[in-house]
Amino acid sequence: MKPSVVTIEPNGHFCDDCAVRGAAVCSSLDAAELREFEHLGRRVHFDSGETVFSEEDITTSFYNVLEGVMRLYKLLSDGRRQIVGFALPGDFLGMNLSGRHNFSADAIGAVTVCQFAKAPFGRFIEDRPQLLRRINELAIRELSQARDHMVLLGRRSADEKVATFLLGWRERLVALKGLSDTVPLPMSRQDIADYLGLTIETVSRTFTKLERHGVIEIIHGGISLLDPARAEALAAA
Amino acid sequence: MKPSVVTIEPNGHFCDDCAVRGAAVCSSLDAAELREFEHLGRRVHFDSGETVFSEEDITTSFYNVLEGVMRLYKLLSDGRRQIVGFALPGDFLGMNLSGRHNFSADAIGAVTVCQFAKAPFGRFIEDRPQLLRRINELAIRELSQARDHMVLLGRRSADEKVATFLLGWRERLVALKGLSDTVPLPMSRQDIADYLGLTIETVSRTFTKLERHGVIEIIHGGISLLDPARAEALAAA
DNA sequence: ACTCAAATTTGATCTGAGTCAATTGGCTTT
DNA sequence: AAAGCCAATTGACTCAGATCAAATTTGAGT
Repeated sequence: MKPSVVTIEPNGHFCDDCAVRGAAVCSSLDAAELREFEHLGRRVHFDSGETVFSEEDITTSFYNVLEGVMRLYKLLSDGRRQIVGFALPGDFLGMNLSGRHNFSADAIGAVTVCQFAKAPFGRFIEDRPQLLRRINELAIRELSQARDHMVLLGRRSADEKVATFLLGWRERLVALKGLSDTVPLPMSRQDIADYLGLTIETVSRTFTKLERHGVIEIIHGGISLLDPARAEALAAA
Repeated sequence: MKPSVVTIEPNGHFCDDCAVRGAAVCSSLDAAELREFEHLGRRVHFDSGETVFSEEDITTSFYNVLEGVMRLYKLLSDGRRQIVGFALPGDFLGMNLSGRHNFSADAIGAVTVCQFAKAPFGRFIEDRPQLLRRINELAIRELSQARDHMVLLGRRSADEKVATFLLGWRERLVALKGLSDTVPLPMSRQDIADYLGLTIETVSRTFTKLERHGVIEIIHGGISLLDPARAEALAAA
């Protein structure tokens, strides 16, 4: 991994112009609390490909994604990789019971996170059940998504996997940036393959097949969803 | 075995002799709180094969498993099934954001649960951050397990899946009942297949292969783990 | 624009796990 | 103890997706 510089901005009142202010973990705080809270976090930038934290690392911080996309993954000893999710703005990372991260996370393209040191964050949460409740909600939401993904990995065909992925990814971007049939795919084919439990070749062939059938058009850095209805049908089985 | 449908015992002071008293969700409560808490729950029995709740059902209750084993699963419209987990005593079920269960749960063999109506439970939790923290811990633990299972489903071979399952299941039983190389498997081969993303035939063949190689012995209602070290090696890859 | 390396696509072939089809074994009922 | 039933095993064959092997496209650096 390239040892590029991590830029740390000075602490200060930056929640005001934070993209995920009303969402994410912060949505549970009122104006006064937010003022106190912002002193705990620091904005940190990561360049494309940089690792934010690695599996088995001692957890020293929690992270709130502000901008960009991250891949979250686990490796087997022989190098096989399973991507367990992609993190987008509003996602909160780093919670665990063991005191060590249970997956690795790195930046796909430039990423900005709001980083919280573990101890002060833990103290802040102590007497704020609202915040705890919000974190719990995020965990429960993730758990539900994880179970959906288990169904995909265990029981769906390659075609279904790819169609489901494209629709699900589009849905997340819609929630973030509004409706569009142009779906940017910042992650590589290898990332998609490792997310879907396929090989890169199968993903590529399936994209080509979907394009041949007029369901999508493969464009630079993403796809255009030409026939959402047909994609839904393929995904549903 | 109990003859019929669902037996509901009268409310009362039964936490005293509860098998999961110090564990589960209750471990976060002191003696006084536990006394209040026990009025919220009722013990309910389910016979083998009975469904405790179904996916898409409105969530009216939460459940704390006291005795027995449950299968937790999701179905695709064409009948394909993915088991997302097996619940054992101490597991807490029913948390979700949508107000509907996001998987189905049924009894494998006789099961006893401690059932809590949603509303009173929600009220009780309101001013008990301890309990909320405990529930959050359980969710985070489940999330970590779910991610491990994604790796298994997406990236492991049939042999690795089966070996990993046997070791993981044994581990859970050890935590519950103490060490033993005899591993009861109350679930059917079909359940195991649907948990591992395989077919019943592949699970059966893999069991036979492990037995031929002296790793396990297939016994009535389970297996005997003859060579744990070799099983670990197969699971690790 | 030119070079080189990496990512992606495409083609040919292989194989692990699925499918289809009997058989076997264990229980329960009569 | 025979019959019936369901779960599990075993065997023969198939196939979806993996693997191996080139092209081809893209992109960063000069």
